[in-house]
Amino acid sequence: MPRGNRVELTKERILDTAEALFAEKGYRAVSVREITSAARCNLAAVNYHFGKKKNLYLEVFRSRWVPRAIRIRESFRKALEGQDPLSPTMVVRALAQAFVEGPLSDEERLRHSQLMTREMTQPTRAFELVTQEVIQPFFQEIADTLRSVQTDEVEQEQMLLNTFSIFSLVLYFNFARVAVSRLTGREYDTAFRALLVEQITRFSLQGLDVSEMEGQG
Amino acid sequence: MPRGNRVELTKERILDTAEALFAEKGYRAVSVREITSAARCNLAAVNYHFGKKKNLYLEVFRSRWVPRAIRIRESFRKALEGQDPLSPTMVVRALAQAFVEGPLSDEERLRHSQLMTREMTQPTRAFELVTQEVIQPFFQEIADTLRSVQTDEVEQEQMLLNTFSIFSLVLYFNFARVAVSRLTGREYDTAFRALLVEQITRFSLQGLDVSEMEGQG
DNA sequence: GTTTGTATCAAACGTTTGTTTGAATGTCAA
DNA sequence: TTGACATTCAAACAAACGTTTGATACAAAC
Repeated sequence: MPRGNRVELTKERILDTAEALFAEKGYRAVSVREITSAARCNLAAVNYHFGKKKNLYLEVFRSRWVPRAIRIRESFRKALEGQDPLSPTMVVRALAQAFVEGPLSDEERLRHSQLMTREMTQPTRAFELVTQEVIQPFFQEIADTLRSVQTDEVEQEQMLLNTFSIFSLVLYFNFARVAVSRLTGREYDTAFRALLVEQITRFSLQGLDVSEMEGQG
Repeated sequence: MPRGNRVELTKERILDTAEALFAEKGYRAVSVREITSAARCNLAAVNYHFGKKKNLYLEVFRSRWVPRAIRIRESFRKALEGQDPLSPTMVVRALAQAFVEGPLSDEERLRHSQLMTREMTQPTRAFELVTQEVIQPFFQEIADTLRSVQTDEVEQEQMLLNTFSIFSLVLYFNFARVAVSRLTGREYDTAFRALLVEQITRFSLQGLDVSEMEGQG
């Protein structure tokens, strides 16, 4: 049974289960026993494959969160690829779409923003990891892209704050999904997600002080 | 020693300590022993005064979070009070100021938004409490105020999404303080907070599709 | 067929957890 | 001074926690 494939299966199953549970309940609220029984493996498997619980948590970010963030970034890039005369509208909408309607499944999207939000309110080592590896460069890329297509000169710090503001909308409408649903009375279905993309795009674009407003795509 | 005052002192001390720790680390990551030893009282005091840990958590929201949210709301109201020809600019800036520069101390502000963010990612009974008692009516008040000063007719749902968007900026720049500080390299001092108020105001105002932009003040 | 290395397992390890207990300590009214 | 009441305290409780252990199962190497 060992060697090669079924080894991986257990390890992968633990990672998937752990990510779902960590995202849903947080690190401390999830026990190793809960993870292993949900992943249908022995209690000792976590310590065998990852050493200790903390390492498993970090590995979740390394092997699950980071690749997903990269998929989002690639979806963002692909949406702009080839489009030669770029406009701020296209950039912001591509960003909103990549997050809200992008390559992730609905469950993945929720996990992703929940884990991220947890790390932002209470940074651990995982925050350093994802910041260095994904967030920091992605932020820079967006800020640079936006500045390159903006007519008037904008300060570096101002551009960073703008990027933060856009992200706050994107993140918020994802992680606060329960709250948003309860207060608006709307489910996060396809129609509502499309509405959110337009809301974020419109809100952000105007915040970037861009008077131009294209038809929605 | 009992009866009257010192009784209250212990109870209050526990509530203050518990709020700070819950906000910082989350419910599960804080033990009753940690709370009681930080509050310089006996371990059994929590169960004596609050029955169990869960009740203490709820009482933190009842006796600390809600009153603070009400202070914010009153700060928002007072800022608009008397100002007869209200403009969207004034409304949004008053809101941003109430949250970012308002009546709360810096520590209180952090606690407040951290506790709120925790409840939004992972709602417990406390979420029902604060939603019914504060958030829901406050949202309605803001949405109504904004609509009453807006020139063009806006749908109810659209207005709600706009209010959410403004709140996302306000909340985000508070709860993600650590992340924002690390990525911008700026401390949350008076100057930066003032900058944030302007950022939120500008970003939100434009998002409300208001071309008018008054001088800051 | 024996050895070697990897993976799984049930069981137990010592801590830490939330909660309970019963005695001790104090204040106030009678 | 006495009795009633409220609060604090050290100590203990069972349950849950992360982690370790040693036995077992299995595939590939020799």
